[in-house]
Amino acid sequence: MDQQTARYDFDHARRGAGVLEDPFAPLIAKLQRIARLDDDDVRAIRAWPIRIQNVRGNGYLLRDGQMVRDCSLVLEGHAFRSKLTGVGQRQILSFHRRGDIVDLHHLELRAADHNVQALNEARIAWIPIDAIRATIDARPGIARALWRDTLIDGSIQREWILNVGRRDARTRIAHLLCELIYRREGPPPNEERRRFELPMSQEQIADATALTPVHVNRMLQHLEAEQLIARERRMFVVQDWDALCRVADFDPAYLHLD
Amino acid sequence: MDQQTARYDFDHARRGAGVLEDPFAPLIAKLQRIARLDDDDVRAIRAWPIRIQNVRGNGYLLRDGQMVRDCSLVLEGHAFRSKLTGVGQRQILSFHRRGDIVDLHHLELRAADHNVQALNEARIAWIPIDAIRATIDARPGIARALWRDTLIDGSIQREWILNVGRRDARTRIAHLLCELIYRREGPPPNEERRRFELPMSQEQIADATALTPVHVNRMLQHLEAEQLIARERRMFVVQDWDALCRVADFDPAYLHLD
DNA sequence: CGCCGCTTTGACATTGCTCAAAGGATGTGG
DNA sequence: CCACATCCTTTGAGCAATGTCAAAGCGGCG
Repeated sequence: MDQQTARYDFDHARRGAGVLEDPFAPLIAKLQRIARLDDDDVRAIRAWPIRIQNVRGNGYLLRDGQMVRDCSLVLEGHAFRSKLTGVGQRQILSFHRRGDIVDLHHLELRAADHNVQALNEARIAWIPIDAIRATIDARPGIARALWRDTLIDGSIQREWILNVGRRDARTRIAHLLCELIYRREGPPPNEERRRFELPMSQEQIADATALTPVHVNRMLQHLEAEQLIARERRMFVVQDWDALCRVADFDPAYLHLD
Repeated sequence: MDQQTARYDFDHARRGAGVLEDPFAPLIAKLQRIARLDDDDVRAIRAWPIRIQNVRGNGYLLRDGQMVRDCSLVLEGHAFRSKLTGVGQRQILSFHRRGDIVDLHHLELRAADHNVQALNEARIAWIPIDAIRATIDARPGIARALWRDTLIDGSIQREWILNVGRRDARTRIAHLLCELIYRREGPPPNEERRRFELPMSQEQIADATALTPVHVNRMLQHLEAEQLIARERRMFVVQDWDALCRVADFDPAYLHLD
């Protein structure tokens, strides 16, 4: 099932044709948060020709080694990067949400060095690399914003090396939770209790934290017993954000949201 | 000793003043290997004003959280990036050799999200960020080359997440050795036996592979017992490159040296 | 209803860690 | 040229965190 290919449901829905809302809105909002874009920049992005695809959970958007001619922008749902060891153990490298362009790397690197998969059912827009490249050459503001986005991505990867390498299981999982929340909401929720959807299975959490699903399960129970989080289905409630951050050894500086 | 500050021996040696060889040669060679630079590009790089500094082993070039106004180019010796957990455990994130600009990130990110330290005695050139930025704006060829360099850096980080997360101790260490050799020599040595200097202590290997120094020691002995490597002081000899790569689960594709 | 994927539990195995001490190298000052 | 300090490597014994394997529960969906 991990290995199965995505089923392709092409819409061939160009912008506006059948799509009610602007597919670029989350991307533009994000870039404006991390850099400055003028109106022409925004117009240039909106002019990108896209091809929309629905992918189901664990379906591949891109496989390690593949040559890349389009970048994928997440419209709905989530995606993640992964790599496999020679004996087939999976490591998840990052999670992505709506507004994220997952594989900007391939503007300069021909072959993919990792997989990209959908977490659950997801809706993806494919943007031709040539279109992005042309925009970058013409509009330094956009080049700057995408460059900065990639650098933040790199910073998150560095934090993951630390997380996976040097923190114990409980801390590691708590850290991942904090990161997911913080990246979604910007600054942390200041109300005492707050609920979030946790879109990934415990197996996927395990692959992201380099643990076993069994152990992830036990540690989630542990965090629950400590009154840091509460869980119901795939929703969970942060009972005490500050305490969770402390347990998680979480400092959002590496997200560079300034 | 980890924590101690570098002792500053400023030379204030501008290019040519007392320095016999071109400090930019390794950088230019590297960029030409991964991208195309024309003569004007090379001239632009050579025009960067630099300040040279000697740093001793484990001395800090940059500390987590610090504001950055210069990038460091390694001239002699080695440098590495590191982060600390809240309880002070160190994780090494990457190693760098002559010709590497270690903290290009900070062209766009104000505060450092990690430390940079010298491995042993090292010689560093500081390049003002403004100079690099001006060059990037003026010369797309250089922008492209540096961008690509950063993307390769990101790919290596991804491989490290996999290495630290999903490979066992022996494989992890072997993988690190393969990477260090491959990045130094380009394509692997095709003679049967080949000797290399291993510039880092076992403690530093431990921090890079997220192990204990004790365990690193035992695994190195293990690799030696398997006839994959031989060791004498800080030199070691690869006895069988192909076998080492197999044990290491090493595939150089992620280095994007095409 | 019955299948399927995900979560949960238990018993046990193992990798890698901890602590502590000893054994080289190398360098420095007397 | 020796004595000593320092830093790094090596060894041993015991332990803890996390993994493995297997089975049972549970919730949703066709």
